[in-house]
Amino acid sequence: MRPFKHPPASDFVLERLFYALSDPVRLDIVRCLGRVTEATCGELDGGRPKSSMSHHFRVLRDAGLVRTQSVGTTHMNSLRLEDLESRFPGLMPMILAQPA
Amino acid sequence: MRPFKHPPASDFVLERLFYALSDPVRLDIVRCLGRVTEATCGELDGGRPKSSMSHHFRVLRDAGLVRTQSVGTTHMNSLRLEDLESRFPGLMPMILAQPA
DNA sequence: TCGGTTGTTCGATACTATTCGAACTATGGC
DNA sequence: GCCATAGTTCGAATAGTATCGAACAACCGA
Repeated sequence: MRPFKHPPASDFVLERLFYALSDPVRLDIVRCLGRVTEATCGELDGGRPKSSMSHHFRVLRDAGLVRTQSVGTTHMNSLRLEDLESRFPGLMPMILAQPA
Repeated sequence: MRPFKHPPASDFVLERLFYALSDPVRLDIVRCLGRVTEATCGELDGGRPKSSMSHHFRVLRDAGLVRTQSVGTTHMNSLRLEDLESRFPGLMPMILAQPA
């Protein structure tokens, strides 16, 4: 539960980003975070088991899409929009502009 | 070997695009096609077996990234840049702007 | 300190994808 | 027609991934 490791923007790999985004559950998390700016893991599970969500958040973190910080007993997640924009300009705006 | 089915742009699904792009071999094919505009399957295998390449081209076609046309005994491939830009503006320019 | 809440880790299972050889199909040239 | 070339399809082996329950860890409040 202690600090997660978030890769620096310089380590982002396009294939890994695409892989992380290729799962419907994870793409949904990203789109939600795009709307609400930040949210806990619990707020983003769609009734799914915690262990499943924990897995997906880890994939998103490892790819560099999401930053997670401990806040009390919860984990607050947000998109790493600035870092992502600096490495792959236009990617996140394109995704967040999509309707669904 | 006769005409392949290419999904209309309206059927493109973002997850499927990301999935297709999450494989290093396929992302490489896409980047090559971005440089040379069009190429046959044989010109893009990196010494890999034909059956493997055929698989990857099919994934790229099914996702809507690549169009394949029979030209003589060969299959000519090209990116569906206009269709992709109409559905997901900025995606392909971002990918093709990447160095590697 | 004892619960209660939040999320992680572990382990098992089921599914999906990648890879490649071998057999097959289609086309063009001789 | 026959052969060579370009790719596809099939089948099998391998590897990777998703999913979820159960056990665990961290934190807060009473």
